[in-house]
Amino acid sequence: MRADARRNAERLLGSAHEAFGERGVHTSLEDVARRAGVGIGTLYRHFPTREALLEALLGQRMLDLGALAERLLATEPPARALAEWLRAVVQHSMTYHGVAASLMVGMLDETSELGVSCAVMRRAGAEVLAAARRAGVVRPDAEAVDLLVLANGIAWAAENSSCGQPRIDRLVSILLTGLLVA
Amino acid sequence: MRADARRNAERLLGSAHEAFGERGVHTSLEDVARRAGVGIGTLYRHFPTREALLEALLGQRMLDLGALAERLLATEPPARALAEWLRAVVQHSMTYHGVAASLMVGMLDETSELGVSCAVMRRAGAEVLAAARRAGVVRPDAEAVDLLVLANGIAWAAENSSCGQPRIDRLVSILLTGLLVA
DNA sequence: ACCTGAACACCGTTCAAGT
DNA sequence: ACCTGAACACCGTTCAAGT
Repeated sequence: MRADARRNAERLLGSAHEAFGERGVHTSLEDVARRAGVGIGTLYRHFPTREALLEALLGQRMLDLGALAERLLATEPPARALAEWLRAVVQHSMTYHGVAASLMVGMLDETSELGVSCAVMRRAGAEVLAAARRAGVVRPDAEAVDLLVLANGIAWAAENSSCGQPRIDRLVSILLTGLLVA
Repeated sequence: MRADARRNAERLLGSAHEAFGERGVHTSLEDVARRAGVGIGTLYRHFPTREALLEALLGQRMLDLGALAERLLATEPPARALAEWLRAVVQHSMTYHGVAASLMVGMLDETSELGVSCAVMRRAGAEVLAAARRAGVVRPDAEAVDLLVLANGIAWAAENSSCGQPRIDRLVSILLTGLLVA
């Protein structure tokens, strides 16, 4: 790739992170291009869809969540690893306003654009859940996708209105109580 | 109201129900007007916003959910009333594709356009929850809005992809397990 | 009093021309 | 090889003219 093209791609990612952070993932793509100082066509050349831009922004974080799962499983008891990891997933799905919806689609539809990156999370979720199941601390009918769907649902609720951190914590707690067996 | 105006309003509601059902709540309003055989201006005259149209369509159903809460509380033990009512709320939030998002805003923001109709549900949820709390079958820190937020989150997950009824039932079951105390 | 639909605005997306 | 931005398409919303 030519040096100026690479620089443009990086500037676009920086601008997108900034714009998505300030105005949500549905902000105008013209806005993103303008902030990066490039034409709208350049944005489309590098990132043919809004989801492609999102995938580039979230991909590394999803890998981080995979690594977090490994670390938690190595150092914490399974129930605690599950709890901590789910909290991190909820926070991740709140990175940008509106991103929970894209992640939900990615979780449930493996062929979607975010589906590839989400596969990392599905696998991590499955491992965390499997460990909890082996330890007998989780209801046996729960599936990994269930965790991710509920975590995303909570994140989506939180981003959708004046839903403060205390409520988020309580919702996660309710979810965990529902998953874990006494 | 003039007879033709009333007839137009009714035709618009019928067309909106049909169009929202087939294509989701984000279908073009031109589409709704066309199906009703009226100009787009007439749609805007009767229903100044998409949310106003939704409110007219969902208002009666929300009253029905309030009545269902009363009936369940009169005939069922509190834990069962809570379970049944939550299931009905999830189904209600799946009436049209995309409606869970509008209802979530209505639940959490009382000043929103759907907030008025949602007040009925907030009150019904509070009564169902209060009965369960008096019976000591529910965790004491749960709030009525928590129920509605989680139910909406499940409905939203369900409408967002190939999330079948078995998964929906399991998600509701996890939610209930998290709410109820043994 | 109500209805109509042309007109305007806004944004997503493409592509011919330029460097 | 890449960039630009004008051009086109689509849809939401308003409002002057008509009935």
